[in-house]
Amino acid sequence: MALSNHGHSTPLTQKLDNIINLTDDERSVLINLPMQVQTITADQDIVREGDRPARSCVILDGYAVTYKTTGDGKRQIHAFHIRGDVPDLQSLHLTVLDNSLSTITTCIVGFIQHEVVRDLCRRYPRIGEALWRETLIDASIFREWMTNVGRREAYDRMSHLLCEWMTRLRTAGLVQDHTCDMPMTQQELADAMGVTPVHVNRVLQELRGDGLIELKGNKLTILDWEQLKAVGDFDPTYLHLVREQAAA
Amino acid sequence: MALSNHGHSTPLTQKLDNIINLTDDERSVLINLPMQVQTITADQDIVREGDRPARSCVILDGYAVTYKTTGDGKRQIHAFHIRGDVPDLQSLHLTVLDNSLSTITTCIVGFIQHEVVRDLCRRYPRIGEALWRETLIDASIFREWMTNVGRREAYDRMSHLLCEWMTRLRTAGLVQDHTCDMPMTQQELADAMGVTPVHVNRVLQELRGDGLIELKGNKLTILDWEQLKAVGDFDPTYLHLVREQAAA
DNA sequence: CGAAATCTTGAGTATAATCAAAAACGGTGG
DNA sequence: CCACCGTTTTTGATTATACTCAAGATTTCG
Repeated sequence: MALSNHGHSTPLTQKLDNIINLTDDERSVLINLPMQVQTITADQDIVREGDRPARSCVILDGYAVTYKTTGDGKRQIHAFHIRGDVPDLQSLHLTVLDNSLSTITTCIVGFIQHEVVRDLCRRYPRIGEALWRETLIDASIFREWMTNVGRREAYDRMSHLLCEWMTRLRTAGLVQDHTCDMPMTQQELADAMGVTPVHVNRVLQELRGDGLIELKGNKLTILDWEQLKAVGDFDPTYLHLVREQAAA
Repeated sequence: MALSNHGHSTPLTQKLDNIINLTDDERSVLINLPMQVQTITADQDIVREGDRPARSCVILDGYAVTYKTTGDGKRQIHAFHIRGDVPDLQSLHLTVLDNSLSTITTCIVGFIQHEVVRDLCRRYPRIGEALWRETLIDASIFREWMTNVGRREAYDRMSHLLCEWMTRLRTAGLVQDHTCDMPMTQQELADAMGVTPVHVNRVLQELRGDGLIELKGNKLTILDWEQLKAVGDFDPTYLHLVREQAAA
């Protein structure tokens, strides 16, 4: 009774709670996890390809991307990260980072030592499994993105990306009236889709013209979800949402 | 002394041994893992998108692919699998499969119940970590493929794919004199690269014409590794090979 | 208010797709 | 061993999606 943490939560407990319904004990441990919190301004690398970090980070607030740069300077974004994500959890078991992680807005980031995470996994196997599961979902999303980039043309590809974005934000409770944040620039969208920013612009114009979306400032509104979903060939199975999360 | 398994090995122990240097005890458990072995002819699905399998499989011999099909029937291959791979290990923690797994040659496949794997991870945490690590490497390769498909033109993209293929086969001891198996058809290469088979053919012609590769029957020979590596912008870091494996 | 970044538009070009058909290959059975 | 059939590879001609280059409009932010 003494240490009940009902009502307390962090972006991380929220996320894991969705998966495994944390016990009070587990929740308590997670909330009290030793963590170095830091605010990082927009467009700053948090870790870089080639680093050998001894800690992973949780995005507590803001938006971030993981990406890779090719020899001739082109950039591929692999994922957009939101509150609750642990974008470099992989470094727990892979010594060298093979991608970079960068903020796209001001972020509040929590760093946790790998030793602490390893200890957590040992003492609380359910949390360990949930974390493994998280990395497997990341991999699943990579497969879907690969499919999107390799096998859908730009208009459909963008529709798919927007459906996924809205779905993930909804899961995190960040959607109101079919409207959510859209912090990425057209250059960043281009780097995620494997096209040029000019082409992103044209595709967005078209989506607007067709009455599927509204996009101004940093706010996205989906006007015709069913149509956008159909065009983007979007099936959220690959996000492996649990239960009620899956509901639109 | 009684149960020493020195010298005994399976594709799976070989792979894990590369990562964590198995103890006799661990090796013995892995060799005696209850496993249902089955031979499957070429071009057969082993598991399909949407399945909820209660077991994972190890490729004991032959070559396989994981892939996804879009709404309008296009196919994206996410990975080519070789002896020792566990292509659907993810299903251990994700109930619904979000991709399919198919043979491309006759394969010998071993099926292991998830319950057995979970028990293994609990009793032998080092093996558990090694398996998690394997799935993280898969994810790393997905990121690289996404980059390859999204940000490199077909000629470079094919070079990269061939470099990776040769490197992975070398790690598994399947390369002799810069020559290895190349079991995939041009259609399959196309589905992996996100282009048409016609274009794959033209790119291969060009690579042959430039003296970089030889490709006939189902055998690939790399004639100019340095050049192919340069063209493909290939850096094997993302494969996370250990020690001497990394050597060409 | 002004500079920098981002977004938008246009014109010309290139990489890769599509369509179609022929050649080569690989396995099978007579 | 060779003929045959289906698959795979190859080649050609045309088209389309997306890129490049460039400049102008708009937004953002100090």
